[in-house]
Amino acid sequence: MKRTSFKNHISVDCVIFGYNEEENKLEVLLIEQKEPSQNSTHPYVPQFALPGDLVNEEESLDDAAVRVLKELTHVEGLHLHQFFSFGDPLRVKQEKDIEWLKFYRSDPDARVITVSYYTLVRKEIINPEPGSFAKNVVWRNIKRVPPLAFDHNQIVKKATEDIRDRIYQNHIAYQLLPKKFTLRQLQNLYEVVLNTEFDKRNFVKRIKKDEELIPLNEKQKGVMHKPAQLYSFKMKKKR
Amino acid sequence: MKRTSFKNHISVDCVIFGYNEEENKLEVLLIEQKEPSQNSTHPYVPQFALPGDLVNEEESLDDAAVRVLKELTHVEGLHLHQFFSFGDPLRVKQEKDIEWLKFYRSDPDARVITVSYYTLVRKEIINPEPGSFAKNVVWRNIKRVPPLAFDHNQIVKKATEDIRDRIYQNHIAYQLLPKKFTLRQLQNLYEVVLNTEFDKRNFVKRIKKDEELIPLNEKQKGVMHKPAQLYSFKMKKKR
DNA sequence: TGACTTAATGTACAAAGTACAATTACTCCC
DNA sequence: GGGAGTAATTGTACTTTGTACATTAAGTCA
Repeated sequence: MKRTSFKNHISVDCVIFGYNEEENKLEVLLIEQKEPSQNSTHPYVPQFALPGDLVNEEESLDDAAVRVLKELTHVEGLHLHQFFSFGDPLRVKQEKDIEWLKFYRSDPDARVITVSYYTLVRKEIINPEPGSFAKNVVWRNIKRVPPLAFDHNQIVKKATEDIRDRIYQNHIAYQLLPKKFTLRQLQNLYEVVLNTEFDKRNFVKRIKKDEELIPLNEKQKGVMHKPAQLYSFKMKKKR
Repeated sequence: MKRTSFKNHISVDCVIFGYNEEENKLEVLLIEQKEPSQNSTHPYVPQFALPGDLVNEEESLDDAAVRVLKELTHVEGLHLHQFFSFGDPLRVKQEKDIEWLKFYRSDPDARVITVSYYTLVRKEIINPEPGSFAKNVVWRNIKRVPPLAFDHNQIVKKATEDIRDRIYQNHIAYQLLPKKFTLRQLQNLYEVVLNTEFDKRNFVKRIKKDEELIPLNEKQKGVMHKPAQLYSFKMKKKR
């Protein structure tokens, strides 16, 4: 009755989108791998990768995602959203990744299935610092993501699609803008996430259905043009 | 550098929604577990469960879902859609499931992470027959799903939510109605999936944007009222 | 005070959503 | 053949939403 059963490694990978308001760019947080060793048979080229690592025994997937992100980047306190699992048997079998696996995994030939998470965050509220096998942490514009380790480019792509599909349900602006913001800031955010442009007047009409905006008794200061009205959010509306 | 690494079992679980047109019901396909053994220490109560089992070495998750469904129910040829992964460390540790695990799993204490799939299908086009550790296969109305093994009730719930969120994008009617159908049949389908009711006139207006309907030179026959116009689908529109 | 820059604002039109009821075409039964 | 029963068919008025589009206003700076 009992079949031979194979066991696998489970990992989590985190796609952290950082909103860079100054430059109105959407960036993704990557780690740069540490060189595994000096005397390797193959010359090893460190790669960029998503923060991700194996799940521990007795640890839920959600908890693992939070822990792994913290270990590799010292970033914590984010709400990570699970969106897809990748399990191609060959996803950790590519030549480019083998040296790294040999050095960092006790069982480098093991299959690894990964459960992926994403979140969107105001870039400046986190201060990533490399940890564990991350030599460095870097932000990269989502329009120019470099080649990544394993199947991580595919993961980033799927996360981006998913977040765009859900933007109007997710009230993402709530956590991505400062407490007081102008309508232009709100519009910039939506435009960069959706990679598009809107008409100002029409944008406000639409957005007011989803987000409850409160005009404040305060205006923008120090700009060399007509200062804009500041707003804050009331609450998240449900659909 | 290398951390102790734990390995896990990976399984797939399939939520097969069957559309029962006669009775306008939406049902879910369950297996009834075989009794593991006669001389068990605990009296074992067979449970209902989703069709699901461990993923094989060298097998993609998608392939595993297809294979497992076939082994347990002899159902094949369906397109399964991955929707979520469940990895609570305690999901296979409940008392009710332990006897079964002892008998069917070479490592019954192992943690099992499951990747879940769903699909919607016209109930009558498949003819489930039990296989492997399924003693029986049964359909159950999604409004009255019995207590299931492991965390399968939670999986069904999440699948139902997901399918409702996506119904207008998925063109599900295309595969769930016969080639020639009436507008009433189309409306019944949407109503049962969304568990709601629509106004006839308004429903047609709305649906014609998503589904391209072709009126045929044919009418319903053998009904004791005004016979309805038959339609077929042209193509799936993209959004 | 004038030049510069971006904010603020409204209207007409088109498209989509919604509420609502009378007539029609078939079958069955007498 | 006629009447009863049943569900199909059909349209309109109203509201809401989407969209295209350009002028005036309130600051800063030199």
